[in-house]
Amino acid sequence: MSPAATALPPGPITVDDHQNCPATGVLRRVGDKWSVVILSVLARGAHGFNELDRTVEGLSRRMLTRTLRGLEEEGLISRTVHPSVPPRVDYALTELGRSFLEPVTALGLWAVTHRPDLDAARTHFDGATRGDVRL
Amino acid sequence: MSPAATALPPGPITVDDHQNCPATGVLRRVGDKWSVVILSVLARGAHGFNELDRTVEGLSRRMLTRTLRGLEEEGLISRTVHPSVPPRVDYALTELGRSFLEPVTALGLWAVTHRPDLDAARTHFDGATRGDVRL
DNA sequence: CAGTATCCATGCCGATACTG
DNA sequence: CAGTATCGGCATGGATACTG
Repeated sequence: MSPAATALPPGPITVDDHQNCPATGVLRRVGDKWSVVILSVLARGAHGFNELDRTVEGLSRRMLTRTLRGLEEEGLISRTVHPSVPPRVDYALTELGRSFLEPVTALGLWAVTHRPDLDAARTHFDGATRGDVRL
Repeated sequence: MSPAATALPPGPITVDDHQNCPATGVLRRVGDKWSVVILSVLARGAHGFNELDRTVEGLSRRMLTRTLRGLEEEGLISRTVHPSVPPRVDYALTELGRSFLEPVTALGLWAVTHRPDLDAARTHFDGATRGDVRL
């Protein structure tokens, strides 16, 4: 897809367009189940692995590892190993991660603000499809 | 998850927290493969079904239908049937859809702006893991 | 034109068990 | 403490064929 939704070029949107667009990857990361949650927790301060695991209920160690790797790969969080006994690894937001949280938070605020509209729309849709109207 | 990432309450984040949070659903919609693309196309004006299908390369009719239904259900787009021959159905952004595009566009702009950082991070990560350093 | 129906490959994600 | 390995269920999404 094109970078800025409001500034789309004319003509067809090719597969390459949104495969190459940096926004596509970012959007998908935002859409995955745990990234934003983990980022939000880390916004309150650095945390260890099991600490994160316990803080976020329902998050398995497997997905925690995978998500942390992904976020680290994109430079949104840092991973610091303290070679002690017991071993300690700290995860923290990077500067990039903090800046990323701004537009994400804006999106979250939009959702909260427009919750009534979203609910109303769903209710109306259900009402319309219940009788197979689809007009 | 909590509405505003920067205003998380203390204590563990329960499953209910992000199952009930309106942001979770919105985030997942943003993350799916075609929603934002379709929304972006519709930002340029109303379009018919096959028109959309042809405009967005790689998009199958099946996914187009599913995505349009989802967006309609959330009130982001409208669906208008013109009972003519041949039949014509117009999809267009609603007011809610237009307002939704603002934070999404902000996210897209963030991605474009920080592309160099994202690329640099990935390169650095690859370099670090290539030799199994993980320090 | 505007869909629906069916099948199938892939990937996300959780549960569980094991390791340094 | 901080992971990895393996398995399996379920959802996402593509290909193809058919319908009003």
